[in-house]
Amino acid sequence: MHLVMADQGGNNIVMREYRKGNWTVNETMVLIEAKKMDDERRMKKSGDSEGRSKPTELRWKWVEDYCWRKGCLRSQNQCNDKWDNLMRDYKKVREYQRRTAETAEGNNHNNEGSYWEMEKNARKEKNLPSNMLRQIYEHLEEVVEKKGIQRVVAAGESGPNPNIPYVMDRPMTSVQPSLPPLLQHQLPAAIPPAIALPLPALPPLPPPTAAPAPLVQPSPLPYAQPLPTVDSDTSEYSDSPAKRRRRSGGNGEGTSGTASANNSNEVGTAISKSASIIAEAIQASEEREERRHRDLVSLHERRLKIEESRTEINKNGIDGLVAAINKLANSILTLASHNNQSAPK
DNA sequence: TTGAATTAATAGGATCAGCC
DNA sequence: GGCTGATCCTATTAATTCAA
Repeated sequence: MHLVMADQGGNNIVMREYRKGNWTVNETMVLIEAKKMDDERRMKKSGDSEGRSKPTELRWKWVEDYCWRKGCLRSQNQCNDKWDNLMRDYKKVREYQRRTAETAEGNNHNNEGSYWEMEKNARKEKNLPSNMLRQIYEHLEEVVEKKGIQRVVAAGESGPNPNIPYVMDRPMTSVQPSLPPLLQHQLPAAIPPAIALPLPALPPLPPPTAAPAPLVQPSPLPYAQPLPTVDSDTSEYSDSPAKRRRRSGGNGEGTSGTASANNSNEVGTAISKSASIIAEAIQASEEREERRHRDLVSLHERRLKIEESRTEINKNGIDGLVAAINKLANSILTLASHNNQSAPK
């Protein structure tokens, strides 16, 4: 699914072929999960003291990469747009549910049914999304409300720095870019293709006077870097801010380094080491994510089974009750007819 | 400190595809 | 052909980062 291409500098970049068409429920779930993970790691990092001093990350690129790892082959723009639309629908439904709940409290009875009990037409009349799945709504609720709580908590903990949700402490331009081609073979094979493949241009080396180059410092954060992929979407280039944002996917072009041979060797060695460390961290993170995902799935399955068995039990109970009532009725009838027959005339 | 550049979030509208 | 829902595109605003 990845098309490896060479840019003008002869460096490999990744051209992804994105899936088009309607989003499946599964893809939507993956996206929601990706956003959840994104929020979680952001909240985790927001606790670090490094705070705002580091460049922002391309969060939707991260989401895209996460989705790809989970088999949802969508671009960051698609993810972004889908999320926007999901949030629109979610907020409409949530607002409606809230209103109906308040009305119900005020009137002591609910004269408007919940969204889930409404017919499609009724939903349309109220300008609500016609087919928001409860499953998706609940997942969204989980993510959105949790995020809200986290923000409040984080703001309380972090004191003077209220800019919690969007603080990044992962340098975009340090670790991610630019392993020289020779290092491609040094990356463990277990790294997902989306991580192992892209090998963009070597950036210019920092001047000797610069602060210790983060280039050789392994990222302590065990998640994948945004990748220098190129959207297969073709209509993404204009000068509007929104378009500028859409352009952000690939960076590093035109930055092929021209450092001296000595420096290259040193940096190459350092990069090699850090690449190994990063690869291990990424792998460990992948495994943790995978385990967590499996746990979640099994939890869902168990919940479904419990629901099913409860339904079954209820059904059996009602059946039994009906049978008992029928028996009782028959007995009464029999008794009554006996009494009628044996009664003195 | 300030202003430019970038990114995220949001909303409105256009377009496309499926259905009747 | 019209309607509807889903997707995509564009504009706007606020937040953030960074260099002068």
